[in-house]
Amino acid sequence: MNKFLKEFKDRGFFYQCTNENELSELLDKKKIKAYIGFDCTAESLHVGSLLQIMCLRLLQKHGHQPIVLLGGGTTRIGDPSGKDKTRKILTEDEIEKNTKNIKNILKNYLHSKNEKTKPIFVNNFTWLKNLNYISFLRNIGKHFTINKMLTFDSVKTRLDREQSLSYMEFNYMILQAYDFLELNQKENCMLQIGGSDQWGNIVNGVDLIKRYSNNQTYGLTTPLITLASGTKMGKTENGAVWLDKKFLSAYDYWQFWRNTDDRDVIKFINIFTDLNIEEIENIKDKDINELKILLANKATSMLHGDEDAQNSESTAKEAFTENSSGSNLPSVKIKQDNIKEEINILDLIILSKLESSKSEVRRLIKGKAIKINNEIISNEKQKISKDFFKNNFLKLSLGKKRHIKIELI
RNA sequence: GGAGGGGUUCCAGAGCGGUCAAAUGGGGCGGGCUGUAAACCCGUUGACUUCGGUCUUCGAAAGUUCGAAUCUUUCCCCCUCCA
Repeated sequence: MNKFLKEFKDRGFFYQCTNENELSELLDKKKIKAYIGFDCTAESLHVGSLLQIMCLRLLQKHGHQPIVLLGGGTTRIGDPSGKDKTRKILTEDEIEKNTKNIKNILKNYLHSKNEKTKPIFVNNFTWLKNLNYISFLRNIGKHFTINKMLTFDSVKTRLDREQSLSYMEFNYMILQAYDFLELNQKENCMLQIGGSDQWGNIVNGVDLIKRYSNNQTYGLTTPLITLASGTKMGKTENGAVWLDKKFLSAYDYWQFWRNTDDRDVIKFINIFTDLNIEEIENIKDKDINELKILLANKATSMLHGDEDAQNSESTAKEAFTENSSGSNLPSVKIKQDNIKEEINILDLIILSKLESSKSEVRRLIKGKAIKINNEIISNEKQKISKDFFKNNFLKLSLGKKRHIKIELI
């Protein structure tokens, strides 16, 4: 089997392929261009897309050239796959903004030094916006039968559940198929990769290209990553796990990986780090918590850089070691004026912005969750005077996982 | 266009004149056990509070009533069936 495909499989990226043997031969024979499309509905990318991104990196590693398709056009329509409701329609401005932001994140992950493997960024809005309805129907539409389209899961589930599917969304799969055709014609792109929910859309593209130009292209899908606990991956207390400093700090990102379920650790190391398979084989019996730290470091440094990964690790060490002074903890600055001689514990926590509701803080105090300098605060009327600050620093802990230091300025 | 069904707190989903800040489940949060895991157990889950209470919520607005998530009217939105 082709080396790329083999690694793709060994690492757990593989779900389905349109014609595996042929694709394997093709990949042996030459370096190709392959594309993955990214939806621009959200303002940024989150870990749900990371598997796809790792596919792009794997392509690069094996000398193939990834094409990143930003769905600036198709996002205007909305992919019905896996959705039980029509999504809200975004404004043009929002989509433009999202597209830019998402592109920047992807740039982070892909290296572009090598001319032959550097990513090609395209936005399907550039060609979709100019389509002429009549000629599109004549040239492209004639290759699709409604009979077939109705059998696709994305359509079928909607109809089965008697949920409405607008004509607009119904067209989505045709547009995605057309994207592939466009990339095949202009860039000689031979392969589309996507999540398993994209199978129908991808097959449509391969079919369309075959009918339209008689070219043979291929489709490859990745499995939906579920956690051992059975849920979809990618949530923390603050919501989605964003691949973006603006929405999720490096430390929180590191924590997300650090808290991986035992049963998922090896799987995640395979998928979400660049460690060689042989290396993974060697370390896989190490202490499970060591492995989690390794995973967290690798994943974080890939996105945020080595320094942030290192800092996150030391911050975590501080945070989870009892009686630490917390010098590495994230700090919140508070002006002297706010405190005067002393301040109520409730107000202090609100000022620190760790919580926004006093009721919530009261609840935490009742639950023995609030600590100052490692001492449990059990009275919500506790006054915090300047004596609590050592060298103008005070360590504040909410529960076991949230620790900060407050600095008086 | 006609006939029905529906919009409830993060989600699902009860409630159908006072005992409703609203059952139950999920999720979240906190505590316990541990390993910052899983499983399990317990508590909690609108805001503010001098802990007595006070204020704002059940699609939107107006109304009936001592009193409305619950009744009436209008409006907006969603779904199903028929044309």
